[in-house]
Amino acid sequence: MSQSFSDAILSWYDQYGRKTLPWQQNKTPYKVWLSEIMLQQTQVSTVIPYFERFMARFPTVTDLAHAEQDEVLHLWTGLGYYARARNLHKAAQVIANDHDGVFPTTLEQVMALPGVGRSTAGAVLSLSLNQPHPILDGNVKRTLARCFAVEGWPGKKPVENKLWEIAETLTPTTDTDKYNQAMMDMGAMVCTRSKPKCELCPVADRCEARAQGRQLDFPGKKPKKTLPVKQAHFLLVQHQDEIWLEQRPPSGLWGGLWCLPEAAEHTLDAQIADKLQGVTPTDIEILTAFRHTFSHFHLDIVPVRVSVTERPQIIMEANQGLWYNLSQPAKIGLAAPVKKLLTLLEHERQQHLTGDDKEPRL
DNA sequence: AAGTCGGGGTT
DNA sequence: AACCCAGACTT
Repeated sequence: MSQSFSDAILSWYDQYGRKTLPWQQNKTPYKVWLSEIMLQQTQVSTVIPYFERFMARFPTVTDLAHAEQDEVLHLWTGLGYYARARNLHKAAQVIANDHDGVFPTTLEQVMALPGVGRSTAGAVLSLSLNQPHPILDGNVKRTLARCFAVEGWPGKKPVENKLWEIAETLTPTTDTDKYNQAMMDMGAMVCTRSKPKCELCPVADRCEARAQGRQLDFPGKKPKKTLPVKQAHFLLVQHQDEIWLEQRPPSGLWGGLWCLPEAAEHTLDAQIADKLQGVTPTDIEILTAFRHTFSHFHLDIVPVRVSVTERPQIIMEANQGLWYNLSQPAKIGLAAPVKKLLTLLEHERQQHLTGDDKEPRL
């Protein structure tokens, strides 16, 4: 009698699976949900410090529901895909309002939460409550695509459907929590994207890709296209220790985050004039340009520093604006390149305070 | 079905 | 520099 797929995976998990990650301690649906959202398209090592900060600040889903969106985005700054943070906050409020502050426990209810799809819902309910739902994240997709030689890119619907079908068939109705965690661990530790460790794999003997010597052919690759390059000038309007920031619209790129005023090259002069409102700048300085890359384009950023000795009364049409104090930073969400530039200015300010324009002191 | 949405780690 | 990561949502 040969061992089943799930039995092989489960006994591997007993020996080698991960059991000490922060969200695996005293598991609750809330903790697992928070970790799953953070882990979407994001590696474990990156998530850990963010998870710890979130749990410290928002110990319960109700705490999260009552927070300001600005603070949620502040704690998310640097993680990317900010719709995740906005949806997280919205979902917490749905749970507080519609579920009496208790995390829902059916697949339908969990999938109805903003930002939660089938895989994340299955992961939350299986990992935290041992409900028998399959999952299909990047790790599972890769592992199954290889083991069953599923051709094609999983971004294609037919390929994804086939993988879901395999996942449903293999997922056991008992020990689903361990099995699902094991499959993710397998993808992360054994069936890795490059250099898979087949000699350590509990199902290597039945892996079709390995039998064919084609491990690296699965899963099929996403059709590549060269990313377009865009350029933008970022305006650093500086009055003493203050920098002018504007909030992005609630949806879309950097939605809800605070950003520097942007201008295309041919609108730069007009944009500067618009922000200064008649105030004469004491200096206009082009700083070193740098590239910021998104999933779908490159952005070449040219920072332009405009120094003023009096605060212009900047007029805003749709969105909000504020003067960001470098010495007393507000708890708001900043786009990564903006955070980078503000940090740069803050370091420069610190140097001036300690007197770098005078003789070095001993 | 295809496009949008980030930032960072790995190779 | 290319590639990908515990995907979901909009169009």
